[in-house]
Amino acid sequence: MNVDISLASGRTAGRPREFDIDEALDKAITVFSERGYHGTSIADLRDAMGLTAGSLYKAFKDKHAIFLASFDRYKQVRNMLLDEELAKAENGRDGVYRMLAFYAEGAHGDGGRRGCLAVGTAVELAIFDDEAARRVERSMDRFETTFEALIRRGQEDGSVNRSVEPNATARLLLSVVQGLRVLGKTSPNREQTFSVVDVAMTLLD
Amino acid sequence: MNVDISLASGRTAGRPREFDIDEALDKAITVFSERGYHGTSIADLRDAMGLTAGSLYKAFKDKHAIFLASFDRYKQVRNMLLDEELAKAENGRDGVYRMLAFYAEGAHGDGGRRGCLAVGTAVELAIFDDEAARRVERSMDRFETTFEALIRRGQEDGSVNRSVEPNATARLLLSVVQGLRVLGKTSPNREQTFSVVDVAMTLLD
DNA sequence: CCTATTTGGAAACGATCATTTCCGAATAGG
DNA sequence: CCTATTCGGAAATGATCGTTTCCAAATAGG
Repeated sequence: MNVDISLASGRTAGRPREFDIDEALDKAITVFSERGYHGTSIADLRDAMGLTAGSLYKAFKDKHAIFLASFDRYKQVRNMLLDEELAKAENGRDGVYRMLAFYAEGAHGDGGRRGCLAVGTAVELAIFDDEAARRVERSMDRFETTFEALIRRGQEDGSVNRSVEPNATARLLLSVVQGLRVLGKTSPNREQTFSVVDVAMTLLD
Repeated sequence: MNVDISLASGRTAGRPREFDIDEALDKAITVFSERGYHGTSIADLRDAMGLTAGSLYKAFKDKHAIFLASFDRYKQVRNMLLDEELAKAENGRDGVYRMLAFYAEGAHGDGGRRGCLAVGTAVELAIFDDEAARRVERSMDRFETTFEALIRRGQEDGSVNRSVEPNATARLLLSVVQGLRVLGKTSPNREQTFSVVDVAMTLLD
């Protein structure tokens, strides 16, 4: 029994995995977003990910672990895209708009119907699944903090009214964004979605 | 085979039902709100409703029918409570505030953790369940319309600024309310919830 | 009082669930 | 080249799912 942990080299002994974990998780994200955790069976995941159940259970401990890995992957990708978008912001107000528009873009059309994995997890799992709840909370906190920082930045660069209360307004914007995800499940109309963004922006005047 | 439909009298032949349907549905609403549709088993419903599976299937066609009946009951009760609250409104602006406060009250604390059945249904079932989706859409439309009517009324009685765009603002308020329900699953803090309401009200100035 | 009908309740149903087991194939290290 | 290890894949596992069946009990109408 050789308990030697192979450092440096990415590979250890044994037959190499024939699929890419992140690519597989991207498929899982779609399924979990559409059907939810309890609505998704291992057979659904197997089909969508193009794997056998056996391979799934060699890569992940159980269904719950697949879900958490999917959630983490989802957040990682979305946060990266958002950061890229925010890097383009000219000032605080523009940053708030870019952030609202980023989510509005995801909340309408087919993506809106598919839904947001974070919102789905909050609604379906937050009460009974502590690990899921912690992840959702961290995700929400991050958004709220980002909104608040952009508002403060805007107040310094003159693009946001000084009388705006940064924390409460950030939390309202967070609510709006989550709400758009809910509305996007049944009425994912593009211009209605963006009209909400426009009204929200008037809070910064 | 007597196909005589007993009119007038509420009762037909056979052993009478020993439980009240609405009381049973109120228990089912709690379970479905907490666990979602797919996360709720017939055994869960049987235990919560204090019935046997056999009795459930005599009162309802199947699990889906229990869910839809629960949803309808939920909306009926909530709408009644909201109407009572709105009847007290002194003017348009006050009506908007009462409506926002009504939902904020449900979105925090234990009720917030439990969740809103309409939001849960939108997120979990809207894509693949047409009957559920239709109900959610009707519910959302009703809220939006009510918000819009209150805004217009406020513009007539002078309590809401004329420059406010009624439809877009109503939709934003709807988004805020649904978003509060999502946030209430993980951070159901009372004052944070109501601070969002206060900020939203400034849109009417 | 008799018949038809519906309920309550327990037990049983097949289907599907998440998960494991088993075996041949493919790799790394010695 | 040999051994240990991991993978892919199919088949099997026990548990739980939603639903039905069956029988005694309780009502209405004739």
